[in-house]
Amino acid sequence: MAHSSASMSSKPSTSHDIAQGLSLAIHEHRIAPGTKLGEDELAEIYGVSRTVVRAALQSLSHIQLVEIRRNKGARVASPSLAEAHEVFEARELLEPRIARSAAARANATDIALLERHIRDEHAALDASDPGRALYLSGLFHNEIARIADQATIAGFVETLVARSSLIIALYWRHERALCEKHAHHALVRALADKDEAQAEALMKSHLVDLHSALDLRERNWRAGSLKDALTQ
Amino acid sequence: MAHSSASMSSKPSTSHDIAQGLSLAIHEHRIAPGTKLGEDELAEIYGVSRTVVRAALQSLSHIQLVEIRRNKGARVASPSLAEAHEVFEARELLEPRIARSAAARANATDIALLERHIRDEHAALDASDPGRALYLSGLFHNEIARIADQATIAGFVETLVARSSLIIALYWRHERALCEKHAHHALVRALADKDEAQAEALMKSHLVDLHSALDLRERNWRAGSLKDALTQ
DNA sequence: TTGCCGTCGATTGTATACAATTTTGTGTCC
DNA sequence: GGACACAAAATTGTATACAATCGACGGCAA
Repeated sequence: MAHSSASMSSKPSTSHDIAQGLSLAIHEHRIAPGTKLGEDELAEIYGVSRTVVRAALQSLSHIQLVEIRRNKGARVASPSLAEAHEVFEARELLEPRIARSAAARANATDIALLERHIRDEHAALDASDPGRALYLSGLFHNEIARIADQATIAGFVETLVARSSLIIALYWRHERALCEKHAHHALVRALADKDEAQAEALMKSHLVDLHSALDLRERNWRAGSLKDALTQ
Repeated sequence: MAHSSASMSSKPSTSHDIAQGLSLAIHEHRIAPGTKLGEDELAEIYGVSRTVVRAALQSLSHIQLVEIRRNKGARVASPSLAEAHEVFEARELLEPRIARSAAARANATDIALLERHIRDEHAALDASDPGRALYLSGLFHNEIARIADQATIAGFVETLVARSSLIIALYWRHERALCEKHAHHALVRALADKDEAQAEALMKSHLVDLHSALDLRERNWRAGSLKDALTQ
C-alpha cells in the first residue's frame, strides 16, 4: 500500500517498482518532459544495478512515456503538438465507446470506487496539489476502462492517459479552470443510472473539452532536477 | 532489405533484429502459440548474449506477442477466446475509422504499394505458403493505418494485427476459404476513389467477416521445435 | 502403490566488467 | 577570436559471472 517512491532502502525495488515510481513522478509533473534519465543516476537513486533500470526504462518507452534513442539514452517524452492532437483524437474514438460498455456493466462497488476517486481528486485540489489531482483524474479514466471489462482497449486507454499527462504539462492553458469536477460527477451519475447513451455522450464532450483546452502556441517548460523530484 | 532471419552469422543482430525475426516467425506460424522461448536457446541461435535476447523478449511482451511470467520465462502468447473477441472488437472500432482517414489521404504511390502487397499475397498463396500470405495480409492492414497518418492509432492497429495472427493460428476455421482477395481489392478501389464512406464500410464488413470466421470450439495446436523454425 | 520431502539440475534474475559510442574539454592553427 | 582536430571523460551497449528460484527426479515412509 506504500507509495513506494525512491529512497526506501529497505526493499530491493524491481524494475516494475521503478517504472511505477517514474511513471507516478511524471504523472504528477515532478519530472518535466524532456528530462534526461541517466541509467547510473537512477541506479544509484533506487539502489539497484543498471540492468534493472534499463528494463524499467524500456518498459516506459513502450508506452511512450520516455523516449530512448540508441547510444543517446532515455529522456522523458516530449510530444509534439501533432502527437498531442492524435492522442486526443484516439481518446475521443475509444473512450466514449468504453464509457458505454462501462455503463452497461457497472455495479455498486464500481460506482463507490469512482466516487471515492472523485473525492480524492477534490481533496488533492483543496490541498493545492494539482499534480496529484491530475494523476487521480487519469486514474478515473483508467478505472472506467477497467469496469468496461475490455482489457485490450483498456490498455490502450491507459497509454493514452499517460501521454495526456505529458501533453497537459506542455500545452495546458492555465487560464481555463479545472472543469472536471462536474464532468466526472455527471459521468458517474450516468454510469450509476446505466444510461449508456448518456455516458457515451458525456465522455465524448468531456474529452472534446479537454482537447479544446490545449494551447496551440508553444511548449511551457523543460528540464528540472531529477533526484529532488524522486527522493521526495 | 534482407529478411534478416536467423543463421546470418555475419551481422551481429541487435535486440530489434531478434524481435523482428521472432515476430516474423510467429506471424508466419512457424512458431506455435504456447511455445517456450528459452533465453539461452535464442542467445545461441542468434549468436548474442542473453542480455540482448531479454530485451527482445520484453519488447515482444509489451505488444503481447509473448507472455513473460516472473521466474518462468517467456512463451509465445496463447490468447483465450475472450481475448480473441476483444481484439477483433477493438479492430472493428479502430480500423474502419482509419480506413476513412486513409481514403482521404491516399495518393498514387500509396495505392501502388497496396496493390503490390495484394499481388505478393496472391503469389504466396499460389506458392502454397499460407503463413507468408497471412503475414502479408497483416502488413496490408498496417499499411493502411500508416497511410492514414495517425501514428498513435496505427501503433494500436499494429499490435492488434499481431495478436490476430496468434488468434488465427488458434481459432481459425479452415473450412472457410480465404475470402480476403476480394475484400482487400475492393478496399483499395475505395481508397483510390477517395470514397471515405465506402472505405469505412468495407473495412468494417471485412473485419466482421474475419471475426465471424473464428472457431468457438477449442484451440488447434501447440508446441513445436523452435530451432528448426528459426533457422529455416 | 502412493504421497511427501529433499536434493539436484536447469532456467531466470541481478550485478559487475568490459567494449563501443557519444559528448565534452582543450589546444593549436588560421 | 573562431574553427577545427584530437584527446579525455562520461554514458550507453553487450557479455559474462554469480545468485535465486523453479521443476523434476528419486528416496523413504505410511
